[in-house]
Amino acid sequence: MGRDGKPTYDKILAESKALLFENGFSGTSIDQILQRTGITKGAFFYHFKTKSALAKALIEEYAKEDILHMNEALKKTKYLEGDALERLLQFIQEFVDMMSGLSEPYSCLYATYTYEPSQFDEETLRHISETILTWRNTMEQLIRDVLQDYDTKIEIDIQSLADHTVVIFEGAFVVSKALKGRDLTADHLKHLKNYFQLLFIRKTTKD
Amino acid sequence: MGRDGKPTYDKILAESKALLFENGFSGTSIDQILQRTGITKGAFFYHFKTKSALAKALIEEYAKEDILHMNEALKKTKYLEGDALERLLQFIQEFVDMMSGLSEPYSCLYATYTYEPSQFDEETLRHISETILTWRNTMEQLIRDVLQDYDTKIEIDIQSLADHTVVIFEGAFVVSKALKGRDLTADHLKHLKNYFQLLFIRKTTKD
DNA sequence: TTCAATACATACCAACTAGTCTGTTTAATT
DNA sequence: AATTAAACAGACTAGTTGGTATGTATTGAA
Repeated sequence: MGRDGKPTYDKILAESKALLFENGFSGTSIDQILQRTGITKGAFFYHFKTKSALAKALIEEYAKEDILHMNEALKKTKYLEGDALERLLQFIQEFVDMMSGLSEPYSCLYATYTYEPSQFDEETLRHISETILTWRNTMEQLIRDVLQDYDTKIEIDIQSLADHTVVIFEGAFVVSKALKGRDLTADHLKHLKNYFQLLFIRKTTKD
Repeated sequence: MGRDGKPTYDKILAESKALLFENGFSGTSIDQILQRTGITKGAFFYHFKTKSALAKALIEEYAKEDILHMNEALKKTKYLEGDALERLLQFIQEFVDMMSGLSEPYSCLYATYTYEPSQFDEETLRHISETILTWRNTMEQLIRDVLQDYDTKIEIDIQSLADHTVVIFEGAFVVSKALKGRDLTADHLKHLKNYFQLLFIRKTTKD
């Protein structure tokens, strides 16, 4: 009973996210969100108790989709399990493909929140760090699988190599946005792929 | 005549920068700056006509120091001009050393501004893109020098490889800050160094 | 020692902020 | 058709925002 609030809720999330990428969180007022969505204050505060609640809902949705994409790429490359390096390279390639041909620079909520951390409660920020750690764990596993059959030409720290993927994502987002051109993420993921390709060398089996 | 305003001016810049890294630009109020510096509104608006003027002064100082560091690293490695690859690797190593042993995550004003771009005028934002392009040009030159004597094992786009350094800087800043641990920049610059080391192979001279 | 420009102090203001309160509309249920 | 809870509308408020106006203190130069 009562009308369906889902479209309104979704609209708030979508337009808020877009506004956050232009103005940041503090720089985005609720009145701005109302203007952009065409809804009123009553509707907004019906769906979100506070502005912080919106921030939390936004990052939860964003992180969920992020991990979803990651798991999709894992699934799509599962058929390459036989050669762990080939799988790792194709895993990165999935994101190269995904980010290719983006006209606008892509913006990331993690960076948005991270660069004004005092505006968010601990739970909200922990959501970000935990998602990054999920990426770390996934990448670490992919790399460990490679290391079963491959050595590295240069001694490396596995954890920091695992983090390197997210580092390149985030860095490419910042630089693309700062240069206001097209999105450069795909290009830089290719460098990551190159690095993996060059770094590993098949173990010599002493038969 | 009149007392010396330099200490006040410098104090405003220093404390503002620290506040920006905690709260972002919109999230930092002038009253907060006054509290932190112990000065009054009159003093603040004597030195900066508007809040935007502060933003501009901050990014100008920041970019100036950034390019200064870059040029220092260039100078320090000039003695390696004979082997361009060795020089490139040592150039990166200079920043590995610089960022090593940082207890706190390092924050970058470029990312701070880039993730709330509507808060700044075009001139201020252009300052950032131009600084990044200066990095691009410098790196591109270093890489071109290498390519005189080396081939790449994998075909690469020089410009995007040139940008890759700033990408890794910015990405490492974001991830370090998001994870709230120690600064990870040095670790990720090492991966960049590894990549360069693996990518180039000395040209075979047909004598 | 007066002068004048620099450097600062403080009260004030209009606009905006997140959030509240009271009421109205909508639509499935009985 | 009446009921009821969900979904929304919009006026209102207390606090904060960037910025101003006006006055005062400091200091070297004349």
